[in-house]
Formats: sequence, C-alpha cells, structure tokens
Amino acid sequence: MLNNYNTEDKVLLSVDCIIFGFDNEGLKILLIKRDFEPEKGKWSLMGGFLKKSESLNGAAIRVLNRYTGLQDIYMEQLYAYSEVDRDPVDRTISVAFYALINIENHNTALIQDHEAEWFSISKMPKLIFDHNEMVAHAIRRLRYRTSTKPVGFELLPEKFTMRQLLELYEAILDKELDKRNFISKINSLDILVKLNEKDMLSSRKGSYLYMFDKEKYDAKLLNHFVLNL
Amino acid sequence: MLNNYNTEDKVLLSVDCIIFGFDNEGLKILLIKRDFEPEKGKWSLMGGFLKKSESLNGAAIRVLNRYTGLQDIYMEQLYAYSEVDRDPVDRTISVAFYALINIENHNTALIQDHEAEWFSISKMPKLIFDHNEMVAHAIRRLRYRTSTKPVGFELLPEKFTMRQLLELYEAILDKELDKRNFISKINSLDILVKLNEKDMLSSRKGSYLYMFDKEKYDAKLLNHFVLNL
DNA sequence: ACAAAAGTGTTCATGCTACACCCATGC
DNA sequence: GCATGGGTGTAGCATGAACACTTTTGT
Repeated sequence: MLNNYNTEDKVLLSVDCIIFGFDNEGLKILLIKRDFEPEKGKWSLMGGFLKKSESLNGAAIRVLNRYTGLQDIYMEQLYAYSEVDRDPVDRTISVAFYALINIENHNTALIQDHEAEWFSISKMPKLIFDHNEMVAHAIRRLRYRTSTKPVGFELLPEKFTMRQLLELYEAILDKELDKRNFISKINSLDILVKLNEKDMLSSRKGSYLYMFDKEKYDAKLLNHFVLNL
Repeated sequence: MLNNYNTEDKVLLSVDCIIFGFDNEGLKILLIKRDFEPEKGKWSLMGGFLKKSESLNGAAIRVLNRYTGLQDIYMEQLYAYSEVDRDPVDRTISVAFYALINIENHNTALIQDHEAEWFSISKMPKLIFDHNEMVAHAIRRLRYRTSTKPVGFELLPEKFTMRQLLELYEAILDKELDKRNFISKINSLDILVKLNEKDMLSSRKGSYLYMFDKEKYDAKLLNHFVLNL
C-alpha cells in the first residue's frame, strides 16, 4: 500500500491551444467548431485530453499538429484552469498553451477538414467554457513576451520587411509606434540580417527584406532582452 | 455515451507550494521532511493532491493552511510540471504555486509537527523530484513580480522600516541597491503611509515605521506599475 | 565624545519621445 | 511629373545612476 497513491482522486486533464497568426489584416487566432458534445458546433480553442504517456507539452504539440500539420512551433505554457464547474460534463482541468505560427505555412486542407477559421483578435466570437478568458490571458502574455524575447519573428515569414515587423508589433501591442524609433530600437538589438533583396510588392521603390539571425541572438547569450516600445 | 469523456485517461493532479518568508537573515523558503513514501524523510515542498471538489487554487490554499495555519495569503499559480516520469510511483502532474507570508505570523507549532524548516534560498538542500526546478522558477517569478506589483509588503510585518524594505528587495533581487535612490523610487509610487512612530530597536536614533496603503494603491487603479530597481 | 544607523539632494549620463523631409521608382 | 511608400537624424526631456555628509541619541 505504500508505493501508490490509490486513495487520491484522479481527474481529466486537457490542453487548449491559443494559436496566433499574423497577416496584413492583423493579429489572428485560429478557432474550430467543436465536433463533439457538449457545445458541439460552438467556437472553441483547439484542445485534447492528456494521455498518460505524454507530457502536457507533448499533448499540446500533438493537438497543434493535428489541426495545422505544423511541427517545431514556438509554444509556451500559460496557465492551468481548474474551476470545478468549468466543464459541465466531467471534472476537467485544462492547461492552456499559446503558439505562434507563420500563417502562410499551415495546412489549409486540415483547417478546412476541421472547420477551423482565423478570427481577428478584435472580433472574437463567444467561445465555449472559459476559453475567452484563456485567450485574454494569452494576449497579455504575448504582449509581455514581446518585450523580453524576439517572439515576433515566429509570426512572420522567414523574410520580411521592416514595415511588416512594425505592423506586427503594433497589432500585438495594440498601439501605434513611431516608425523611426521602432527601427532604431530593433536595429540596436542587432539580431536581424538585412538581405540584398527587396520586396517589390508593397511599393515602387521596394523595401529591403530582413531575416531574424538566431545564431547572432544565441551568441549573445541573450536569454532575455529588454525592448521598450 | 455522448455526455461523458469515458474513454480518456485520468491522472493524479497535485499542488506544490513554494512558501517565501523574510527575516533579518534574508529570503527564505519553508520546506518539510516528506512523511510518506516514496522519498520519505527527504526535503520537499509542501504539497497535496487535488480533490475532485476543489479548484487548484483551493487545493493550494488548503495545503498552505494545513502547514502554516495561515489564511488570506498572497498566492500565485506558477506552472504545471508534467514530465511523464517526474513521480516514480504514479503518473502525477503537479501545479506549483508560490506564496508570500509574513514569517512572524505562522503557526510555529504546526511547523514543528510537520518537521518543517526555513531555508535560506542560497542554502537550499536537494529536494525530491523536480522541486528544485519549481523553486528556481518561483524565484524568477517573484523577481519579475516585484517590478510590477507591490508584493514585497506581503513578506513584511504590517509596520516596517525603510531599511527592512530595502533589505527585502535586495534579498529578492540578489543585488545591492542604493539607499537614496531606492527610497525616492518607493516614495514616488506614493503607496506608503509614514507613521508617527519609530522602531527603536535597530538604532539609537530610531527609524520611522511605514505601512503599505492598500486603499491608496487601489484608488489609483494601478493594476500594475513599473518599478525599476 | 563617539559609535551606529537614519535621513536627505544634486549632478551627470543615458535612453526615450517627438518630429519632417528627401529618395527611388513605376506609371 | 507625380504619387506612393521607403528610408533616415536630431534636439529636448525624463529617468536612472552615482555619490557623501549631517543628524540623532544612547552609551
């Protein structure tokens, strides 16, 4: 009887993923129509139950892959939601994760199969259970993370213009930023490579493309920086 | 069969509490000798299993009360630890919380009953499982929280001197602070009341006692501030 | 008188903010 | 030649950092 915890309650544990994407319309979140009861047909975060053989991170990666086909995605654990009545069917504790993906990369067929849709964060529908609270929390965390880690690049294509980067940060922080100040702050971090290549789609003059230089970033042992925008 | 999740795995969920206290020797953590197998007799965080009828917060409050006799304590959820083999006995996911208590207030009899002891954070023993990792995480979070919320006051007696406050912040941040700069930054937040009362124990001259003014703080709708020390 | 901690302001350097004009190109 | 977005620098201001001496009082 010593080597177990038999008298203790066991519960269901799930993960829910807040998946952020960014396109020229702004910051978006990927939602699905829930395909099982209860609340079938309502908008919901992507989730799944934890299996005994995987960690929470593993479960979140599995869920994300199932709905987007993506792997090797930036993902961070947010918070555990545990109100007793949060799921009306059975006692379920859910651990929320948020993920940042390049919106161009995901598998659109998979998205359609699951009746998933991208929503602007400013036009989110009502979600099931406490999912709206999770989303609000994720947005707060993303805003904070922006000032301590170069997470923005996760949401952009590999090559991007300064304007795209600026608009991304404006979308995340929900405020206008001064173009010149923004660029000089980004440049002072010294973690971008300017390419000899221009994006000619957005203007006649064309604007230089940049890439995030992960090696340079790692080389500085910058496990965090401070970026005040 | 629709209104349940019968086919899903259920797991054990526990909470572990990192309890911080502060005295004139520095920042401390309350640990217990684990009183059941496995790892019985080893140093451990205070923990307990989640019951079906309570939230994680509820469980953490219950555990904290059981070991310290305290209620209405500042507490914050940290992170969910879920490596598959983190507990050798049974699959257990643990959600860590940290709490800040006034070290003078707790019930010393209870502490003795449980063979609990205060350890300086610089002299922590090896703990069971992944508890050392939890502690490291809690210290990081506390350092960050210090710059966004007036959490320091939770660790001090109701009335305290500027020197105590300074030494507390030095202990949390693990660096020396300039006395004059510190005091003027704290004063500029305008959330303290200076009392007409001196602490005569620490010097011949005596030093004024202060209290945290929660009403003033709330009145400013300061859900967070920035304090760069 | 002296020891021990309390209390108190100023200067300097840095970083942040605000702000406007020329450039290159396709049409 | 003009319309469109791209790209660039500076001056004023606010904040943070560094720094030393006087006060009080019990012994």
